[in-house]
Amino acid sequence: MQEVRVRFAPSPTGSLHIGGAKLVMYDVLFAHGQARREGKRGTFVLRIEDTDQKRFVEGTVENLMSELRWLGLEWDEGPDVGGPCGPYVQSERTHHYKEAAEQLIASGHAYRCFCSPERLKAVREDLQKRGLPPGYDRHCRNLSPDQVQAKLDAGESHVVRFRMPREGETIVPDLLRGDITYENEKLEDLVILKSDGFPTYHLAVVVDDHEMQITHVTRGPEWIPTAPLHVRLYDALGWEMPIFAHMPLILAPTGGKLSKRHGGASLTEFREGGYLPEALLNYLALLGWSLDGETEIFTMDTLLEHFTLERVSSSPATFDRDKLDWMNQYWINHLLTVDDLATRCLPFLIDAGTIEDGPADATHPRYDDVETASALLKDRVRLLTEAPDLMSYFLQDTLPDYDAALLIPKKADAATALRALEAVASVVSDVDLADEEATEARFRALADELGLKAGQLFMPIRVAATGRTQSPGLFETLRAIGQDRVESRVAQAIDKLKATNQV
RNA sequence: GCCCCCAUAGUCUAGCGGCCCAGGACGUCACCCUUUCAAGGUGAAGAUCGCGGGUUCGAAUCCCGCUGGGGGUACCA
Repeated sequence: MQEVRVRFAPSPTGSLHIGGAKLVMYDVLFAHGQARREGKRGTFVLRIEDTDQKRFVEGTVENLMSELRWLGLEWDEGPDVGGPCGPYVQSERTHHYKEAAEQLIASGHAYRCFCSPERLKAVREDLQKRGLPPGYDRHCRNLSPDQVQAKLDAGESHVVRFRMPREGETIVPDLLRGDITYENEKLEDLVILKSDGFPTYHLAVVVDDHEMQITHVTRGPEWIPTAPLHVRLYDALGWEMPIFAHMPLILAPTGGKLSKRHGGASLTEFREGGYLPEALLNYLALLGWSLDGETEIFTMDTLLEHFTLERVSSSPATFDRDKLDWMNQYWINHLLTVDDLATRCLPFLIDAGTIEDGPADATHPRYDDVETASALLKDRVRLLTEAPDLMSYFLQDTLPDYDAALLIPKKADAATALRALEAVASVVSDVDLADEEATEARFRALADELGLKAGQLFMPIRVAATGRTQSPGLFETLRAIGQDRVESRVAQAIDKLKATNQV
């Protein structure tokens, strides 16, 4: 049985899109999961397709690799880790493509085209005007060897085009969709080698996939229309064709491709937006694949166990932020340990200035406090970016200013709130807030003494202690804030109420 | 325009000829729990399986057409 080899081949033109991240994950799952279960040793290759110098963006390769590692997706061969089929950067492999192009010219499968970009544009416009499909008119297809030599001698710049058969059909077998049939007559003589000596995607991908012994070509569906050229190229070069699997596209909620306009599509934005790599992976896995339609929660481990290419859907999926958010919260609340959550909140807390700068790990001087807050808030943090706000009253000594009206409980007035808080102030120093049960018993009794419902007493205390009407359970919250800060915050609340002149 | 892909609730999906007048999840709504908000629990609404023809004793499932959505149509990937 043949070894499974797949590859992800991005062009370094910008930040990695989540569609790309999903492709990488499926590659890793297929190579390391399904392949292994089938008794093969799968390899995942990372290759950089930088054949278009004009679109190259500095730093994107490094960014891409660091974002993939953030997700926990590793490659077996690639530009940084090397491997037996290197180099893994196409701009360093140009001689391979030139050789292949020369071979194709020699065998009559390709020809040199001397048409200028201006002429091509004019041809396209003319065809379009006449209501015909725009394209190349095969002007140089039948140049005689003498004509070609003459132009070459004259130093005319040229490209190399593939000589597509004019009749018959080309079949592209796709693992997810079956055979896709094209009439050769409708196919163009596409450029495979540009005038600058660089190959186009079509030649480069076929040459590299062959030389890197790729067994399964996984890629986005935008490549389906040019796949027949790739099939023809394999045939003309006399190489065995890999298995094609064109993955489904991720659509924006508004339809069309997902982009930055739709609230962040790059991996960087998700990382900075407070998403866990585990949750993102879990969500992405389900966007186009399912185990049984029932199971929703997957770790990379269980995915490796169950993922198969055969169960990948061929229809596109719409990206749903709400479900991703739910997934993220679920992971925080149910799969992460308190310790883990605290560690992951640290960078966000430091960044927001909620706690002082320091190492983003358990050695940070405030780590214990963050852990305490994490324990109480883990069931209500959706995104890690919410941590600074949600944890502020636990981690900071002073409360930001809040509206005194919040201190007044439902169906009560300012006088009642003041009376309640003054009563609390008089007993709180005798209550051990570290003992939640005793605290609760004492305050419930206090409510009775004051003729208030428990909630009518608890709300003013909550607001006094936290500056807001929503918090975890009151007594665990008081315990975590601590005796001193609670006492001073109650005193401040009393002053605040008095200052309203309503009492 | 031409070529290609796709088509089950708002969204992700299960279903691969009878078990389905369609199951799960997100979202929505209600109730329970309750000191608030969450979390959790229970339940509800929501899909004539895009439409129309076939094939079959029987179709969400197979075939054809249409419609809709998407992709491609570059010396970009």
